[in-house]
Amino acid sequence: MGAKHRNKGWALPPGSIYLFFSGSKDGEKLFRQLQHARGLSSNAVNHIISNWSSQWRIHFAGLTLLAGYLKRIHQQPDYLLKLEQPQIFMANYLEDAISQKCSDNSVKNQRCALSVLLKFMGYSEQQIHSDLVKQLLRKIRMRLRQTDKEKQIWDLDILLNYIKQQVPLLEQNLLSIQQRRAIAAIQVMVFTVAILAELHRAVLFRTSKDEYIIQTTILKSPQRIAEFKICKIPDERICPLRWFKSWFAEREPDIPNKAQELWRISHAERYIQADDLSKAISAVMQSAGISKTYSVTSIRAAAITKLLKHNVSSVKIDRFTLHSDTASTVRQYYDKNNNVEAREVLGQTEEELDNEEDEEQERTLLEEIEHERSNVEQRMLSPVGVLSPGLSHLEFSKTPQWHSHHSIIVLH
DNA sequence: TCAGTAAGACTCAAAGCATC
DNA sequence: GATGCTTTGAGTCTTACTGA
Repeated sequence: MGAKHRNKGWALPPGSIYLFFSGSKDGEKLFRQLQHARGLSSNAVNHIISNWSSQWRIHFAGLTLLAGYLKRIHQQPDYLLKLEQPQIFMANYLEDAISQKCSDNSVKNQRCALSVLLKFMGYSEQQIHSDLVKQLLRKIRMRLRQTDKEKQIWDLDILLNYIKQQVPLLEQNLLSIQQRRAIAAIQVMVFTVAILAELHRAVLFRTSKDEYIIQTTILKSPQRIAEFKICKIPDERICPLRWFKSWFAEREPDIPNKAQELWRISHAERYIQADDLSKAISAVMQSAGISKTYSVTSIRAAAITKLLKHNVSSVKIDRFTLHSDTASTVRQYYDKNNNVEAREVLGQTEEELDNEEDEEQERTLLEEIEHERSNVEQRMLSPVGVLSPGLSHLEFSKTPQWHSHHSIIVLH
């Protein structure tokens, strides 16, 4: 909500509406004047409007069309104050929109905007959400419903591997601060599974050697404050904290620690929008070889898909992603690759499945052995042998005998 | 027939994207 | 940057199903 609009006043004595609509702000004027006519103060209306984050723009676009309709049927706005049968008005208005060849989305938005307006004017739920209007819009709703289709999600490792490849450039100072910021933003998205807009309006809450904590507001209901940790992880090449520090330490000091300033690099740099951050992240994704058709949002989907693939429980994912209902959200939107596996399983007989399972186990074991062989060889060459931290649970016989896999490794 | 529950539909808001 | 449109997400209500 711009200050320009907030400060216009629009003061009129309650109960009187004198208005001629002619501009793109007519929807906002209509909303303000109808609320004012009912006795609501300008300040109260301002507060109501400013408490919408972005939806007001869509509502007012819809109400602008409503203002045009009132003009066409030669009615003043106060006509809406005393509707005996609001559902009839809604149906006639929406029918007019349909016959004016408005798009399905436009009709849907107009209905939504009108419902909100009438609700704010005190009409009952029953009158606003009538079966009459529901029936009128049945086909439009059907057309707008998302097609139930399979959509593959890219493998998160593609992006992580690409970031690993950038480490030498980072170490040689060959990456610009903007590039480092974009990669850091990706890392934070991957490891916090936060929405870009939430990260964009975050503030730095607390820092320590091993973690930075950022705090943000979640505007999707239930609206709340959330903290995300940017932590160290074992693989330094893709450590979000390392990448975050790599650009954050170089940004100009004294940039205020307030919402929407976190990602700003300098005072000279113009205010960074969520869109700018989104474009920078998309550029990195494309450099990594991820198709342009995938949006920034897909990072979240890829991260959750990877968690599901590695059998992280739904409850854990639920907590991690701050979703309220994993069953209906994560399953529906993120677990998109499982269909392929499901088809493979359905298309195979028990015998083939058993064999495949054995082969898979064999393959994993062989990989582990091969990895350990190189470690042991390295240890034999070096006077101080060190087990890699991730495989410290493995115990080796003192004399390696590579012919028999199972005799070498004892799993605890 | 009824109560409990699961699944689906509807609504509204926020976020994201494309285009000018 | 403004605007129109689509996607994502959650709350609430309705419908379908199941077993007693």
